[in-house]
Amino acid sequence: MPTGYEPGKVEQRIYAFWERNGYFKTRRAQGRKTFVISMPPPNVTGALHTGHFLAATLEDLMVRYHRMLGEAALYVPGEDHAGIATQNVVEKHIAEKKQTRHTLGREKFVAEVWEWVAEYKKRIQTQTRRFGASCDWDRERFTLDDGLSRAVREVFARLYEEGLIYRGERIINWCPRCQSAISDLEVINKDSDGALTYISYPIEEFPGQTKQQREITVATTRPETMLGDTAIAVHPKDPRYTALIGKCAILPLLNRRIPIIADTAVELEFGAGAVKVTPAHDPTDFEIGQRHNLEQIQVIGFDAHMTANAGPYQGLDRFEARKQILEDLAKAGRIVKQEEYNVRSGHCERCDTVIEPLISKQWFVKMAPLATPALNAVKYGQLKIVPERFEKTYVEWLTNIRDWNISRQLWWGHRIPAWYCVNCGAVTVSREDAVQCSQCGSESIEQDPDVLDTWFSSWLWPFSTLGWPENTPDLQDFYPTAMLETGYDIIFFWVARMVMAGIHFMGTVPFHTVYLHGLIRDQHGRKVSKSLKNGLDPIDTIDTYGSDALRYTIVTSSTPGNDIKLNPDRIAGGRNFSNKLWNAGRFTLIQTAGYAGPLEPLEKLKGKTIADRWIISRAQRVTQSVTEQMNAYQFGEAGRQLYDFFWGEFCDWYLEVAKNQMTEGQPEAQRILTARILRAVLDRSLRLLHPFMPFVTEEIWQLLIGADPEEMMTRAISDLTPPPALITAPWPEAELSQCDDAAESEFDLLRQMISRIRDAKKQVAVEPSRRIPVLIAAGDHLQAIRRQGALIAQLARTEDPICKKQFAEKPADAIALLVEDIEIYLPMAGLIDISKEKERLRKESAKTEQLIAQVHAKLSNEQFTSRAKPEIVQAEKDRLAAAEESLRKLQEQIAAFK
RNA sequence: GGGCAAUUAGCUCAGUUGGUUAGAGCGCUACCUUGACAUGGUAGAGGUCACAGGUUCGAGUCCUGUAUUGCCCA
Repeated sequence: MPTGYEPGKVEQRIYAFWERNGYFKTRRAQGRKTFVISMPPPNVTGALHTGHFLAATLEDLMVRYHRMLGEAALYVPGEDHAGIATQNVVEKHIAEKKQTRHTLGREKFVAEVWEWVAEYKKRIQTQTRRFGASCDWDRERFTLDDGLSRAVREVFARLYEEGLIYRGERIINWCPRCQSAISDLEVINKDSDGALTYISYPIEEFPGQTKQQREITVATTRPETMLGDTAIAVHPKDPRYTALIGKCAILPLLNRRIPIIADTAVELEFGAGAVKVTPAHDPTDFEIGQRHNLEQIQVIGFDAHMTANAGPYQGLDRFEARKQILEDLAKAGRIVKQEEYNVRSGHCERCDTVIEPLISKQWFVKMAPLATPALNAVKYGQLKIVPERFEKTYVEWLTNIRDWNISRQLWWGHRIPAWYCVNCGAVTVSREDAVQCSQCGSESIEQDPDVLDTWFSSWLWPFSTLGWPENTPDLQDFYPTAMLETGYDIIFFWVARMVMAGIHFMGTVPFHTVYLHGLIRDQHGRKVSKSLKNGLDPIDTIDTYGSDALRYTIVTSSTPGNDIKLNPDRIAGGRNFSNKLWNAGRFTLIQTAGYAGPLEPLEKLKGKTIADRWIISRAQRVTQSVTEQMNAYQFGEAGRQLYDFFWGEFCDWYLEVAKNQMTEGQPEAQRILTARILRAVLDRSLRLLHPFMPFVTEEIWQLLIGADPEEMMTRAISDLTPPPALITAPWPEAELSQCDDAAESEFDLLRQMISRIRDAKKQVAVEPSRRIPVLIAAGDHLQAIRRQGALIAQLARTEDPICKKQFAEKPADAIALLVEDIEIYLPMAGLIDISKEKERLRKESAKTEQLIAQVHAKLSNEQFTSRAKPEIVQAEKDRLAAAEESLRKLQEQIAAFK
């Protein structure tokens, strides 16, 4: 065994061992409890990043935990075709070859994308394996494979039949670069510095017109849209404009007559209180237009250039047109003023292009009927969100839900299963490819060229991956799934929609719990982005530190729902922990080589020495506590407790004690028992740590049960009896009868004594290895301490201590230490500075006096003694007594110097 | 404008239902070739828990407000 842990030589071999022996495969439930997680499918746009690693780590941790609990644990992997995103990257890719999707044509372009997909799927699979994700690769799915495509068609057809999918002309978000509609969620709103321009429109003359009524001023941040104005709106209660309602203004530049209307959507405070209305280019104006039956004049085209309706501005880019129009307005003297203004504009999530709201015929899902049951699921507890605060976000969004635009003018994705009849114009929606019009039977029909939003397949993921719409055994056994683990940033995109789909199509929520993790940030708290190049590549990091190190770091750096600042120093800490595990394993194997019997459960062992009893007790308590934390999704806390136990207790203390207990000359029975305890506690620790650090724990465990790592890979595979492995070893149950309060407090005392002696030696600069005499006035602890003499001598590097109940006379020229009520004297004539030593004791007694005063004050407060819980009051009384005893002893020690 | 979070040691963060003297890792200081581990060991220094009120016998923890930062929605 090498002295340092080498993850690079272990991890991939262990993963292959698991995979070839089928530990990830889950058999039919057969009455067993199931635990299913469908992996949020990564986009096939590129390589996985640390965020994927975080997700996979948490998911895998839960799956491994439940697998060890004996449940039928299933982790379903897969990838998402990511319509718009993938189309974009492939378009960029072919642009290097001076191609566009139009020069290639639809068929060739799609073939090109499939090639890309094949490559990136492979990469994602390899990376996911490096992450250690124990997913069942036989059940891997892709959102665009045949089965899932059937699911998409079924859902489209069903919703259409139910009247929940409709096609309509609405104002939608149009990305002029992607040349596609996108949903509200895919629009990123950004603020930027801009201008608010006040433009005066002349008013048509009418009898009794006052001077002020010859023109009306509107304010806009988008002057170019004025060409499409078909009204001016004022608030009905605005006294400034009451007389103008019903009259007409003349649109400058184009000289079109437009009515002045009253609508409550107008904000009185905004601008001059009157707004121009452009129904074809603004969602609010669109609605005003609907209410008032206004004409819709499209002046900006789908290419973001001005249309023929823009008259002299036709053909200009929308931003060029803005400049030109401002100039022309200024020339015409129609600009009243310009103010600096914070302009909010929508940008395409994928390419950052400024979105143009445009009227277009698209397919929509009516969401309100689907949202209500999804709201109820949270309200009545069928769905739990961890952390709970996100329930509010979820409820908020579903309550104000708007219809979902699902059609995309792309080539990559699920083609919309709707056919239009050339003859009669009827729409045929069909699960199978239609051959004739459902209305008139004509065979001249054309399929809608558009595809569906990617999320229209993702929202079916928990059941489509299990075979739906077929009623497969998997679907029966594993739906609903147990848990959805994902980032809080896709609650709307994905989580809420999956809940709606699950309830609507399957009749039950798709998972009973949603666990939301935070986002990975760099060490300065910045969002990880490609342009900043501040993201850690997970594979590079795994190569440097090991997958276990990164997993452990990520799990213990986070609390649910909070962002994680990841810095390499901390990952190095995780690496060190792997190495610690390895070396403790190494020590145990070497030390116990002569005693290696079969692995024994900890509860079969009865400790003899105080250290034995202590470590067994601690192991049971940690088991109990970690299990509780796991069940409460407090994985970070569970991981930290295991670290503290393993490193701070098992390694720092029990291993050191074990060295003593196993030295030559010690009774054989003790040596055997120590070996058995070492192995059993190591086994216990490995089991508890396995979900956190699967590779290193499996490797050590295999060595512990005597497997040969080289042979693991060459051994013949038997489906019936896979070799024993930690991955399927039972999760330990805490045996609380082995908890031993007396042993714990006694060993704690011992630890404190040893630390204090080490400290004292250091204070007076005695070489650590020099054995000095030590006298212990142990009082009531005499028997116990006497038995531990050798241990104190070994661990604190002293001579064998002389223990008495108390000393008639205080030892002279000695450093006096106090550990609870035990006095320790280190005679070091000539080495100690008496005045310094007295000073130290005085400081200590002053501190103790302060403590006494505090506790005393508390206890003399009648309010406290009467209202606080009795055990709290008793604890305070005990503290006071102990402190008073300490003070007395400290004063004696000071007196001894005189 | 509405909502959510964060603010604890030099840095990065824990601190679950209120209850000993607030913890860890990294960094820092000093010492150590101690037969598992220098990716280590031993010991140590370092915090008026953002601020101001309040509830309580008792507040890092609960309530109200303020400040700063970040995110989400409109």
